[in-house]
Amino acid sequence: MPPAKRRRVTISDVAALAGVSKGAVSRSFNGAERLPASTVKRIHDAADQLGWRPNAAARAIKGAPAHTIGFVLQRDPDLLGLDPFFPLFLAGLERVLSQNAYSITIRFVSDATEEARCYKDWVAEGRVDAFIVSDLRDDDPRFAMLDDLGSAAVVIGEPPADVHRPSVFHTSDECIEEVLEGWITRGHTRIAHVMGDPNLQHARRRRDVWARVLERHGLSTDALAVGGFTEPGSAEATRELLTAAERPTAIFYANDIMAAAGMRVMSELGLQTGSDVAVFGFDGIPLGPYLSPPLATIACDYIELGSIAGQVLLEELAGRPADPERRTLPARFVERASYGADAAS
Amino acid sequence: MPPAKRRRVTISDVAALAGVSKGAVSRSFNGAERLPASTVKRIHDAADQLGWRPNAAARAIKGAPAHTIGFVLQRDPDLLGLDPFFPLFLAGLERVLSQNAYSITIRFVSDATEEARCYKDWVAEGRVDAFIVSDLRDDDPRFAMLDDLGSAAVVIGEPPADVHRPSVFHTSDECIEEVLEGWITRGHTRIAHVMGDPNLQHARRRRDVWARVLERHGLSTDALAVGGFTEPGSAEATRELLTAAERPTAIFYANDIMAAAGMRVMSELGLQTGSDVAVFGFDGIPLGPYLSPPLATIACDYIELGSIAGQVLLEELAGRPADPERRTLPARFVERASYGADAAS
DNA sequence: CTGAAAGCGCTTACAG
DNA sequence: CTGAAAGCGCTTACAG
Repeated sequence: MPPAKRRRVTISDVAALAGVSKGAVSRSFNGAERLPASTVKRIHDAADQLGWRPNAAARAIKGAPAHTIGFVLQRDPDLLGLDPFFPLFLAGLERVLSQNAYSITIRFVSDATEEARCYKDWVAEGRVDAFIVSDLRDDDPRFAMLDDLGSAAVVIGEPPADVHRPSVFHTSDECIEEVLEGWITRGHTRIAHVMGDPNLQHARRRRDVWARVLERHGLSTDALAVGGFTEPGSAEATRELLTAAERPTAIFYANDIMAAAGMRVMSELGLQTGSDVAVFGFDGIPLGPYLSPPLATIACDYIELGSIAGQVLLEELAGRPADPERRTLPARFVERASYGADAAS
Repeated sequence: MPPAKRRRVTISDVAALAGVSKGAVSRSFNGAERLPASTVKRIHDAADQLGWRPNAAARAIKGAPAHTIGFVLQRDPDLLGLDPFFPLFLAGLERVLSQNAYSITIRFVSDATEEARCYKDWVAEGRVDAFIVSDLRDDDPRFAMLDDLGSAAVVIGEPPADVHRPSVFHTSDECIEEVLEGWITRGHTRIAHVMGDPNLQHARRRRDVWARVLERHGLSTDALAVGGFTEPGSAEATRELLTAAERPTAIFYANDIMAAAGMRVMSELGLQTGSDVAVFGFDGIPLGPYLSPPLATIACDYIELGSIAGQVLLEELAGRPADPERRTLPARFVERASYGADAAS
């Protein structure tokens, strides 16, 4: 058992020890007013000696910001196990925010109702100053909700054109296009796509880019399967694609995890990834280079994404309008053996 | 830009609308006192109508709990990308806590100094009621710190014998022993171990179990390499082991990610995982069954671990001493092709 | 059963 | 430059 809680040290104790008023102590901790350096030092010494810091709750009650950012995720917990986005983004975000004395509070919810309640409660209770809005959906209800609540937020992903909220996202369309074109140049004519969760905006977007490139070259877009961002889903989708009458010779997977699961199916079917079936994924998981064969991928920098999101949020909370409103990061292609032989070879 | 913030709705507004005193509103939201059901309903209707909820800061200022749990992680952000523990544990923990109106606040720190400051600050500022202590280290300074702070906590991992704090952890010693014995039964005599970060308690523990089993059977424990829980580290360690004079025929990796990286090296060296070199890992990452060959592993249930940690914490905060003080979860072996042919075959 | 009042630990105009 | 005082939004003994 921990020792019993001692009496709380308050600003009065510090003021008494330093021989000044509570006001002076408060001011010395809030920097705005000018105090003689010697007084500030005396106060801070007293505070350190007593282990005192301004109580966060007492501070926030004056209407001051809670210095906390809310991050509500509507995700199947089981899908979190290998998703590189969440932990890396969080680490990048947290790093920037904590340097500015902001904390992050996280909630996992299971549906949109719970999600809405969480947003409302946190605002009403004054727990958070702003939200992280990620995993954009079709007709996403969160934008209207944020407007209703009058709450600040940064959007991770590309918001609809009529939404004017600061946002940060990777641009990958061109990169995906080039990589698919590369396959076409090398003679691939049946190029499949295993897509992610159709409810998510970025999953649909990757599919659209894929379809656009194929159509531009007069190729069929029949070979589309839904993997839903899960390993079993992708394995099934891959099996379906590879046992169909017209087997694709190349597959673009909406993420690396699905690509890895797909590659396993290929080896089960006696197909060589990279030669019989070319493959690339998306995300750039650290394990990619260690798969057999190493997995080509469109790599994103999720730590950087989180860190930019943090900066944008701090600017917004400081009252400076985000400029530009939409900030982008380039995804980049990492060519590895699974992409297939180079045109030169 | 979000619309300007409206005037805050306070308990007085709700009291006025419901035609009662502030005290009545407060009591109706804190359940303790008995109010006529009709009054409670009238108050709650008024609150809903105004979108009011008790302000968290104002509540906490009375010395009431912050209803927040602190989770401080000292980790290299880059290592978070594929670590299954963190996101799954967090999801399990959060689920239990949020059902009891607790939030989690997370901080990533880069060294022990920053860590210590974070613990002290959060307690002094009254931001958290308790901590999650994970990734136990040698002579871990956090136990003394928590005692000093008089703070509640739940330990994830097995604490030193003299530490009396509620804890939750997987027991895997027996499981690892049996699986290693299985290899010995099948005739393996050179069994290597690629260990994790030597500063972490569980990494050393896995190594010790491995060494104990080998010694018990009079086998050499020379084939030990340090992978540090990273893919490149493990690749290098594996290469070293497999190109040594006496090549091991089996390798136990301290986690699945390192095993996957090691398997890649095997294929580069022209060795067949499962026949030339048998392998198993630790964690049970979802991708395991999709590696080539599928990866045998000692699987842990990190969602469940988080959820039990949450329950233990809630009990502790409710003043009920944890019973038992140390709660365990069995890790279990998942046999897959990388483990090698079955004795029967 | 319920209201009026004091007080939680801070911050911040307002005097001096 | 600095102190005394009011007040933030709530909770909680204390009266009635």
